[in-house]
Amino acid sequence: MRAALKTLTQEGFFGTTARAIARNGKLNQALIFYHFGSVDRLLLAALDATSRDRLDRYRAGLAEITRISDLVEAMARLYKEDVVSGHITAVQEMVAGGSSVPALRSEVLARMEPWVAFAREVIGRVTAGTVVENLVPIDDLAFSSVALYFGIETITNLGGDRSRAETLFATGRKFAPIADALLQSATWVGDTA
Amino acid sequence: MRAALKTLTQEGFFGTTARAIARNGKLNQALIFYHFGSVDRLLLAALDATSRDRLDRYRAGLAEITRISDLVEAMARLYKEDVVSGHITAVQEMVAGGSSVPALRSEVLARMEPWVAFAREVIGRVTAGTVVENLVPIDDLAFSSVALYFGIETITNLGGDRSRAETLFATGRKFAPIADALLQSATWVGDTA
Amino acid sequence: MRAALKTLTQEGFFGTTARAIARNGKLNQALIFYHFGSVDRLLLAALDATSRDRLDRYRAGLAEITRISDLVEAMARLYKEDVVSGHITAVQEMVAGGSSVPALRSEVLARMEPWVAFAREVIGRVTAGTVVENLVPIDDLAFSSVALYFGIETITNLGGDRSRAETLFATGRKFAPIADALLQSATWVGDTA
Amino acid sequence: MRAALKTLTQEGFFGTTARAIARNGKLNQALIFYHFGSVDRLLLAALDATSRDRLDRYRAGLAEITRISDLVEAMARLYKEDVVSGHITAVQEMVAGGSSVPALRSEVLARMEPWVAFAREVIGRVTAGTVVENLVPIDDLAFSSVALYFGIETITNLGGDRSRAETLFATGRKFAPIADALLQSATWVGDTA
DNA sequence: TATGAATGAGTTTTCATTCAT
DNA sequence: GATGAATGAAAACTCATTCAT
Repeated sequence: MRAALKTLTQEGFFGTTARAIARNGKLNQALIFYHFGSVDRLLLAALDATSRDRLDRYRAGLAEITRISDLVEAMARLYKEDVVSGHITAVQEMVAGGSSVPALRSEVLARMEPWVAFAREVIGRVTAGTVVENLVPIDDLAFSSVALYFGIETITNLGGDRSRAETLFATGRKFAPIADALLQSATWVGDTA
Repeated sequence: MRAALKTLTQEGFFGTTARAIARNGKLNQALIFYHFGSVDRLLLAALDATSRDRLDRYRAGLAEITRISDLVEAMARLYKEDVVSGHITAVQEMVAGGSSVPALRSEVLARMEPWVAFAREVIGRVTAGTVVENLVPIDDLAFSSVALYFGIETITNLGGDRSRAETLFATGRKFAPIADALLQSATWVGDTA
Repeated sequence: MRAALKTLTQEGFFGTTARAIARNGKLNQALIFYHFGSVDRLLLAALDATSRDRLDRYRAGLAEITRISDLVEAMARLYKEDVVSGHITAVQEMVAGGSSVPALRSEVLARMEPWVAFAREVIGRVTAGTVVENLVPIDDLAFSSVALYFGIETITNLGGDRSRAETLFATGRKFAPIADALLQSATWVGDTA
Repeated sequence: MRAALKTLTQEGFFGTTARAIARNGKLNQALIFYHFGSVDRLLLAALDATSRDRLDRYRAGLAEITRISDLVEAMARLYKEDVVSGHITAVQEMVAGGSSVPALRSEVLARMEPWVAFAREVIGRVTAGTVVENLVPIDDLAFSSVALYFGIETITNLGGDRSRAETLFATGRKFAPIADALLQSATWVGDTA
């Protein structure tokens, strides 16, 4: 599975063939089929494992957070981890690549749902007690957050240039205090709405 | 090119082989190579054409718009066109699929840039004269918009279920007037920040 | 198809792989799939062609025959043709080999039925006007003849020794006149039965 | 060996791989090689055992028989046993499948010879003291009987339809008394010929 | 322009068999 | 005796691409 993830980041979804994985992990092609039955199942297992793993980290990293400014800080830290570990590229390859193989779509989708649920939980916590909570459908926000995240990663991956993502975090850092202030001045929104 | 786009929506990027395209368009495989040199170049040409075509429509549809509520209406209309024409699935397949083939990445990225530029233009126009114009980096907004759009399409394509996207437009419609009001009351942000 | 039949006789059903056929016919492996879609379909097409071909020869060779002694002579001649052409080994390999691949069974069976029908026709002609005609179910005789033929070929193929089959023709030659006499003395059987 | 025979009947000769046998018998693949050295040797051992076993039953069942009508009855009973036990399908798969693997041919042939010898013995007993004994080569009859038996089984296996074989037994039952009468009226053949 | 046939390199997958434990 | 993991060779099949016509 480690070899599969590595190949995914190095060669792209398309280049992640049984042969390439075997070469990368210095193991026998047939082993993939012995243990996983097919390349697809290996890839899904790898996605499963890495996704679960990262979700745990995210859960831990965002456990206590209730303010947007803290959220941005923590996310930036976790995102850097994702980048360094290569996890993010592998996942992006699986999601984008998997979306172009009809047979993989539902499996990949199922592995994204925990992230949407997690986003819902965090957003719920951050907006708890503010007007946003009653006003904006949290489901939409959660879905959009995950979509935005993968959209950014896809474009980032296209250009091989991570600076865009970092600029966004910088902008996020700048506006987080404003957002926090807005969220807390609960009455103001009531006036306008 | 029409056959290529159709195959892209029907079989996914991975299933869009020379044979599949030829079958779909009832033409000879070799013609693809005669006219385009390679499958990849046909795919890029198709993306090019459809992308240019749609960009023209979007430009026309959003030409006069300066308010977010109008923007949401117009976008919903254009999005529906994209869905009906199948354009959107084909493009999503090309972007997601192409992002997993290293050799295609830069070409695909180049075809996305006009959209980011267009988003910048529209956002610039809508926020012109408001505080947002000076406060928020429009580049980031434009990039994020396009990323969000493709992210949503990717997840939509995974589930084969367009309802999420429609829910989002509904939510957008609900909040557009609030956003417009906020943008116009240029003074308050200064107060709060 | 010629290469397939040749490989079938030389290597056995099991050894008749795409590679072996290609080697034998000095052609590219992929051609098999280009023209026939799969090895199985090539094999069935070859069986089809050779079977149709031989059935024509048998039909011509046994067209006028009404006596068992003539039948034995003609059959011996046709059998020798089968042996020399290699047709018989190829067919035996297909029938025996095909019977051990569930997916091929019904296809192979369908290609044997014309032979049973043909046997029925010949036996009907030879026994026409004799007591046998009314007494023995011709279907059973026809089925048994074909079964016997393939059974003999299977065992012959096991030993690689054709002498058994030839001994049987010799014995057949010896008893054919007796059988003819019996068939014509229609009354005698009536006495005994 | 039991697992091997079961797999043979369920999956066909071609589908009887080490893995399939192991799965079927809920045992480890490697055990096949530990105990038998190779899949082929296991298959031959299984054929050996079941063949010996059935030959004993046939010997016992046909021990006292001297008349064709009794023979048909006894054979019908034994055949039904073969069918119920699955033995017959397994053996047919081995003979037909084995005949398409050059390396197995002689081994399979060797395991068929006891049956030819047994047929010779029974036919000899049944025709003892009649003209047939001196007139017809018993070897040919014995060989043909076994060949017919396997031929019928092969076609039966192709269609998955045992009714043909049963019809044949019914016909056999009908004609057995006539055959017995013919055999006993030893004089007539001389008269006619 | 268009076509049918060909090709070579590649793919996933399966197989019998081995090996260390 | 038994097991899980490993291996190399070979299977069927697909692909983009070329070529002669």
